[in-house]
Amino acid sequence: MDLYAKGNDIILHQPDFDLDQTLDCGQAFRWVKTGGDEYTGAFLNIPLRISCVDKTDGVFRLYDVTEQEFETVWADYFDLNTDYAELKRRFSQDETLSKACEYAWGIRILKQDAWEALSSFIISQNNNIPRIKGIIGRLCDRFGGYPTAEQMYGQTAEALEYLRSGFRAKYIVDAIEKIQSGEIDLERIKTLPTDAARDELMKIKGVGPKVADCTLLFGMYKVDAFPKDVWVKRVLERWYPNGLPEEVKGSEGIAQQYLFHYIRTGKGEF
DNA sequence: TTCCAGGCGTATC
DNA sequence: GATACGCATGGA
Repeated sequence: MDLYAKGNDIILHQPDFDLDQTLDCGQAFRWVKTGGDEYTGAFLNIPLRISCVDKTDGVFRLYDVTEQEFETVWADYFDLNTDYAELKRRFSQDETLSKACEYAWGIRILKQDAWEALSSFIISQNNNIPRIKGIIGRLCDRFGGYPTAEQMYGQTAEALEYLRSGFRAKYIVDAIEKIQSGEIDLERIKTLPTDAARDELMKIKGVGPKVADCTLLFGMYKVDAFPKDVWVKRVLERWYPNGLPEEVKGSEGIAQQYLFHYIRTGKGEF
């Protein structure tokens, strides 16, 4: 990763990064495409506009970002200190993963806020990506940005009807209440080993293995968590009936992203 | 109209 | 522990 400041912007060189593949692949739901190869979104309440200015070499422009903000916020959020080229080399020892990594070459894991990941993936269950974005968009409109659990204290399922999130509203409320009471402490859960952290998250109503693993992977950077949604289950049935290959050990979640994108949008190979 | 979507709670065996 | 079913909503 190399970068330099240009005016008020940061210019970043990162070949293993594609905006469409990373920001519109179903791991985060509030990045909006605002130009040909430009997205606008936020981490917590810190906004960002980012565009790809050279697709061939992988050059990006982050608008109105200081070097300090880049180092303390965006380098971490976009997981820029992880060597994805090395990960892809490792995964590509496996034939199917090799194709998935070639197809979805520009995916990176976004290190999101734990509460946003938890609540977003509660909303995601038995739902489709356009509608998930709609529900989260209405939530952010109401609060002027993604609300913290604290900001949502006191919300009832009835009060959340404007979201049109259906049966999931009561699950969001249960998560808020357990955080409010201290029964669930996301900062503490982050420090636990993956299995223990998953058990804690699953104490929340509406949080099963899949939602818990998405929270662990995208909201707590537990890259050994491997969320199994309907698409990934198809991948496992089709290519890995006897389990995942040795090459992904310890980084199952990152491998999962390549496979998820490959099966969900690749279609042709399936 | 029916089917499906980054699943899970509940009932039942 | 496994399996069947209902669940809100809206796009295809």
